[in-house]
Amino acid sequence: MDNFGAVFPYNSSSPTSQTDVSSHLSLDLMHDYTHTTTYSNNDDYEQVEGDRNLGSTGKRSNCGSDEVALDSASGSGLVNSKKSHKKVRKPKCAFQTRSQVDILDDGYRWRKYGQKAVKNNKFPRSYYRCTYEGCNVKKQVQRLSKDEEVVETTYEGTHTHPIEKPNDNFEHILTQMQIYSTC
DNA sequence: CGGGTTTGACCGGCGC
DNA sequence: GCGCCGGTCAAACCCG
Repeated sequence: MDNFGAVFPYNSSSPTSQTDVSSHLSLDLMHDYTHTTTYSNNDDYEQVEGDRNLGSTGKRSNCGSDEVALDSASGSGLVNSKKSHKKVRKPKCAFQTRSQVDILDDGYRWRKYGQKAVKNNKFPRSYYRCTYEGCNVKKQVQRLSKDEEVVETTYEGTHTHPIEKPNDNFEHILTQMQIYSTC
């Protein structure tokens, strides 16, 4: 988990597609890097087939899947549900963008719920959660210390609602994601 | 005043 | 068992 270099195609020979996807963003889709190690046994997470719609546009990507019984964790406090429920690990989908700003305006409303300094990175990682009621999508945003222009965003879960603030620019990016994504 | 951010504390997983 | 680390909580704070 610490070393994305091994997992992410970014900066390995690929010119990071400087084709500039819409404006000054270049985007490098990652594979579903899902915890190289922790996914060892299938018991730990169940994959749900079905549409993963990124917003209302019907875009799909195989990134995530999820949402299986996330249970109580969402609302009224964590309780001890972790004891009683088998842990369900949601696949994540990560991608990197070359951008001056940390936060991509993807049209959804996010609320920051944490920030942590992470090992081997001088930039903190920020944790966001979708504010739409009942939507448990989370994302993590982190700027890479080895290339400060690169922002790595990790999405976890699937939005259960249409995009709130349609953004053509990002729509375009999503299209790219769809093309490159293998996760 | 409501909604979002900040930040220290807490918790669980994992490796040693 | 212990310590490290990532992820989350929640109170305090900020801002429009």
